[in-house]
Amino acid sequence: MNDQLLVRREKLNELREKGIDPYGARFERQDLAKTLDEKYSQEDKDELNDDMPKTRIAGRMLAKRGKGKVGFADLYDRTGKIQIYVRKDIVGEDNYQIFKKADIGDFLGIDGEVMKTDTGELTIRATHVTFLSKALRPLPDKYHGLKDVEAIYRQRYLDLITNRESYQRFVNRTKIIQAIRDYLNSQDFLEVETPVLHNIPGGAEARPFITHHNALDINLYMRIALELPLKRLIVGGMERVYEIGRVFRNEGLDTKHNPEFTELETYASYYDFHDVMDEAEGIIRAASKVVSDDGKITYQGTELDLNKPFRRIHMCDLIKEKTGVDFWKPMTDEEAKKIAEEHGIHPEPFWKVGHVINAFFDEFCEKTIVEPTFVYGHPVEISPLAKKNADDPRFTDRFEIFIMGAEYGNAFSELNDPDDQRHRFEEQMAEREAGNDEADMIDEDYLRAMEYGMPPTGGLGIGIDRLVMLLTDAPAIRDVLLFPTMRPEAVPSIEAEVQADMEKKNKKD
RNA sequence: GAGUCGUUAGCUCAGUCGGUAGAGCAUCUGACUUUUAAUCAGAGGGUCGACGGUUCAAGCCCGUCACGACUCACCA
Repeated sequence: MNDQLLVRREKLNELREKGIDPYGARFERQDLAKTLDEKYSQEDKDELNDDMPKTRIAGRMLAKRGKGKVGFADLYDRTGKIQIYVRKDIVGEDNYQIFKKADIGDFLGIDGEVMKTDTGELTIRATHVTFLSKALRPLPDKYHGLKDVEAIYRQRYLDLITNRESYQRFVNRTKIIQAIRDYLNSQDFLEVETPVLHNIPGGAEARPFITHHNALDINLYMRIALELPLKRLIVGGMERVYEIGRVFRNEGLDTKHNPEFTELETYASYYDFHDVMDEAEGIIRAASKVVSDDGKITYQGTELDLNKPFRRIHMCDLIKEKTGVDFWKPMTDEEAKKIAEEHGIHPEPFWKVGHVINAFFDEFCEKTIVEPTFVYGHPVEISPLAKKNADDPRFTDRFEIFIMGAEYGNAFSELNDPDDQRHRFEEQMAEREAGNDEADMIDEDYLRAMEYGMPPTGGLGIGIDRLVMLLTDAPAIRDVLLFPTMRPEAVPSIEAEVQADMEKKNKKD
């Protein structure tokens, strides 16, 4: 234990000796930083200092400027900073010692009077200081904040205390999700909750996490998408449903991927994918209002206008624009793979024309998109749950949303023909056997639901974390996740605990 | 999975040619009744990520490992 921890423990004991509980109790506040600002910031200094209205505030002390028989400190509550001014001649000798001995990081409650200092700063002049909670560990540097990225992720509370921009980003994350809810609710969508534990993982191409249920003695999959349960609800007549929930994909992690992330999926009966484009623009615009009045935002130095109508372009047209290759022309799988080879793309054995088109888009188009764009018309081979285009069955009525080279959403006119759906699942199983372990499995229960009749439906999925990144100008997905997935920290006591727990479980089994 | 970089006081960071560890903030003591990265004077504080090697001597050179960041690969 270092000197600072020792000193703080000594102070803790001193408080107890004086009969003060270092871990306090209920404290009723009259004001927050924000309400003080709203009420008094415009008031004239002299008038305010004649009135000195009473208030009662509380917060964590993050800065302290002592000055003999008087001191200033900054307390922070959830709405911001409040400066306090403590005078020995007002609060008395004993009470002044409480303030004097308080460390940065301690929680204090202040009864006081609202005033302005010579520099015009709104300040609470204390009439009494109530000690509310002791911090035994010193906080990071008040000026530089916490910089160690590992500590920022592992000890997010320290990041939240010392880096106010980060704090505000998480507040905005919540507000963005609320704005999306409000928008969808206003369009008469019904928010629902569906199971996280699935018998068959479906609705996306991804490797799932597997878990085990003891009482039923079955393995279950953590969901990789929300899609199939929600579409069962469309069969059930709910017409407009959405879910905002965590999905889990067992894959690598980087600046844009975390193994668990938050997805929004919406389904609306009688919509087609054009309607869903309008809906998606509406959702993104509603979300952007949290951070921008006019829809203009800056992401990593690039200005974007989310209020402008998004560009809408067919995947084949975009590939033609970027590479000159025309995939509208009918061709065999072998011809397509040959073109791929000529462009430095190595096709997998199970690939068909559609996979090659998708690979061309990934390789030559995706990163070039800057302005918000709907890319539509994905090949049927890579879109097992989307309706075929009525005029050209090689492609589907599907689109994805791209902004600055990254994907933000995926949507389509839902496939509602059970026989076609069965056929698509079978194709997926064939792909699985040919080596694609992310291809869909046949979900008989879902097919049965569809056979009862599903209305034409437009569905949409949006990655909420990425949208929050975009709107809050965060470079990495970890910056918008309070607790991103990380390897366990090497702490001997934790390791021993986990091992003991595992051994106990193994004995039981 | 591969490559590059990082890990030094509670925090933010220096550390030269290999010669036995430094600053600012924080902490402690003293001064100070409108400060705001308060100021001034003094003091204490280190398993240099871990382990091993080379050397008379390692924070520094070499190797292994742990954790993290970035790039690539994988992946929507």
